[in-house]
This record gives sequence, C-alpha cells and structure tokens, in this order.
Amino acid sequence: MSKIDYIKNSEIFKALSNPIRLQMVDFLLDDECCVTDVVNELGISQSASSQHLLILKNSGIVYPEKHGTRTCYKVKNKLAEEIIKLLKTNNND
Amino acid sequence: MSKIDYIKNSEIFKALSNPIRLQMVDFLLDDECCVTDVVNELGISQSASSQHLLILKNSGIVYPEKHGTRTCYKVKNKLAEEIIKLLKTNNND
DNA sequence: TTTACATATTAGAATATCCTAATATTATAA
DNA sequence: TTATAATATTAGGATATTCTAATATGTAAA
Repeated sequence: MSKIDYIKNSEIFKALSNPIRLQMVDFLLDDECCVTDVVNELGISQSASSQHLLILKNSGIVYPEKHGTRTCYKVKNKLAEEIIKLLKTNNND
Repeated sequence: MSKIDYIKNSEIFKALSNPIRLQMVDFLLDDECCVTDVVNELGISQSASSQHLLILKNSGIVYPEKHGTRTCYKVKNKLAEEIIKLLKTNNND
C-alpha cells in the first residue's frame, strides 16, 4: 500500500504509449532479439527502430547486450512484464 | 493468451503517461469526486483539470455523472484499475 | 431574472514526439 | 587495410501535447 511515484511511473507509461514500442516490448519478451529482427518483425525503418529502442532503454524497460556487430535487446522490468501479462489475460472489452 | 491490440492499449497508456492524470486516476479510485475536488487535491487550474478529465474520459478510463452544477467523475476501467493496483503492490525498484 | 457557482470550451504559445534522410560509428570479413 | 554489415546519431519538418488566459454554458440560489 505504498504511495505511488506518479512522475516515475508515468514515464513507464509514456514509453508504452506508442503502439510500436508496445509491440516491441511484447516481441522482445518472447524472443529477445537484435535490432534487425525488430526491424523485420515490425516493418519499420532501422533508424526509427533504434530510436524507439533507445526510449525503451532510457525508461528502464529493456537493456542491450552487444554481440559482435549485433545488439541484442532484452526486457528486464518487472512492472512492464506484469503489464503485458495483464494485457494478454484481460479480455479488454 | 489472446493477441494484444497495440493501438488500442497504447491509448490507455497515453492517458496514463502524464503524472497529473495518473494521480487523478489514483485519486478518483479512492474518492470519486467532482472537478473542484480534483482541482484542490492536485493544485492545478480548473481548465487544465477539465482538459485532463476529458482525456481520461475519451480513453474510457473515467465517466462523468452530473449532479446539479457538479460533475462527479468515477473510474470504470478494469485494466486501469489493475494497473494502479500493480503500481501500489510493486515495490518498483 | 439576475447573480453566482461549477464546469466546459477555445485559442494560441511553448514544448515534445516521431518520422525520414543523411551521416557516423563499430566490428567483422575479405 | 578495405569493404561490408549492424547499429547509432543527427537534423529538421510535421504533428501532438499541455499549459494559460479568456470566454461560454448550464444550474441553482437570491
């Protein structure tokens, strides 16, 4: 029953407030992937993909792991994971 | 295990992506209230309050009930309620 | 009815978001 | 090395957000 940090939490929602980023998080939860995979899966430009991933990284939802020339992004945020789970179970009217 | 509607759900997050609106939803969950109460609780202008409440209404998170000159806003959205619950229980690092 | 109260709406400025196009960086392969 | 692949960064335009200030609307009390 702790107090909510509205500013901090609203930043998580801001990160998830874009449909592309929401899809990215869902996709990276199943298959942690490199940027090119995300580009192919979502059908967006490489630049846009990098910029969205940066936003997700800055909001603490994903983190990058370098492997050679590739960067593999993984979701690591309990709240974000719980929220995605909610979206999947909620037969949201 | 249904597919997620990214566009639709991202709109909920957009509504919650502003700290004032996030606080509004939390406040209205406890004490469903008229606009003036919200104004006093959050310390924002009447106009800003009305505009934020309209956004919450349009996103399907709250709905208004008229009582005389007052408008009483209530939260009615299962997903939003679950999310706020998550924020309260998650000892979010 | 006038007046006051509660809320809604509008206009416009400041700022933020998000895209594309172009270029930079970095690591491996040839 | 040089070339290529993968990713990051930058600039700038189009659009969206959010505030304040001003005005409009609706209801009830005097």
